[in-house]
Amino acid sequence: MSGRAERTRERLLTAALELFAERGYDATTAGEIAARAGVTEMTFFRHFPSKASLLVDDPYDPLIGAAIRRQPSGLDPISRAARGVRSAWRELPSPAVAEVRVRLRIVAGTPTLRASMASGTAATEAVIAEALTSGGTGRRDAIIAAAAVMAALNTALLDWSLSDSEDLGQAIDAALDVLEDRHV
Amino acid sequence: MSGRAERTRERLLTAALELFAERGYDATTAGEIAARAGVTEMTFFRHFPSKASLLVDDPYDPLIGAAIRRQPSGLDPISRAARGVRSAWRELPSPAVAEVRVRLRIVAGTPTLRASMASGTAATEAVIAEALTSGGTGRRDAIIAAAAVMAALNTALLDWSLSDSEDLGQAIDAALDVLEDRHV
DNA sequence: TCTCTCAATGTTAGTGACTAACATTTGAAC
DNA sequence: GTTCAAATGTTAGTCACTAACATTGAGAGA
Repeated sequence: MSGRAERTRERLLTAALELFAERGYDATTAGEIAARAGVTEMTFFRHFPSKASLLVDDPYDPLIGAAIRRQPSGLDPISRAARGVRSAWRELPSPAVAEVRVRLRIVAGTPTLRASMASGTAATEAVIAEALTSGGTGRRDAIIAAAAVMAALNTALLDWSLSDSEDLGQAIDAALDVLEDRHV
Repeated sequence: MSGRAERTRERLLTAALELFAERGYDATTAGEIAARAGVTEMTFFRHFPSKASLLVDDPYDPLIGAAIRRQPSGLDPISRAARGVRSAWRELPSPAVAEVRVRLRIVAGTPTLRASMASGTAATEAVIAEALTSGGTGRRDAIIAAAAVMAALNTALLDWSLSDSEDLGQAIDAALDVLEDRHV
């Protein structure tokens, strides 16, 4: 359980964030990141499956799944998913929120990364859909509700990351209200 | 206005669809497509900005935008967008529907293409959001509603492309009902 | 302290999607 | 038939990512 790999991973990550801040994501090559971390390009790809994965990865899938399962089963799938997502994000400690913001700002400003983000949420969608079906929703409706809620959430997150005044909870609530509270 | 370029484009497209059917999308290179079309790889990229663009492109954005603008402005954004999308797809002639199905089947079975599809809908989302704001919806809510509706639509389209029994209108209606008619 | 061993890294070589700069051909108007 | 521009070819490159094999390093036991 040597911490060597872990330290290398850390160095790669900070080197990448530095370089992204200096020249931007697209103008930074995987080789340059590796070089700054004192390592080979190969080693980079052994720690990260792709360049995009440095910025887009959701470590919070289990949180969201559990939170959705906690919602009353009488609700429609959109509401269950939306409320679960709301409560899951509220549990996040603020340093984690700050870190998410740093990454999302880069993502928001890089079209290629926005694409990666959309595709990277497939796993989260599956988790949401699974949580919904375990609550009695049909599989088809569950998948659709999951996709819609994730799309709304991602849009809200990107928007929030760029506007520095607002807090995260508000942004998520506003986005999911568009799906949930639709009268007028 | 020579039709030469147009013919080359056609040849590239049919060559690509043949090769995708034979060996699959990932196992087909841009060079092979070009070769079968009797052309250079360079020429391929002059006609298509990417390999994925052979399959994922929405020529129906204007249709959708217009259909949304036609919806009564008293409705909430989700309903306006959803009903617009419903009516736009109904206008599509059946040969076009059949062609869409062929392409979507390939997309559905290729993870990399599913990702491209998600990102390729950014333009359509913008069109929907624009149509919504022109109907009085705030820009932020419009973007979120557009993202949610497109996510639901894409999910429905991919699912439909694989299930050969159902017709397209039903699939879209079922998907958008999850967003619109949420009581139980 | 020495060795042994396996994980972590390095090396080399390649594929494939794109891009840029410049040369060549083709088609159609005149 | 000449001309001019669009369409294509040529060449050369970048960069993300992968595979196969060699090498190093750090910790466990003798």
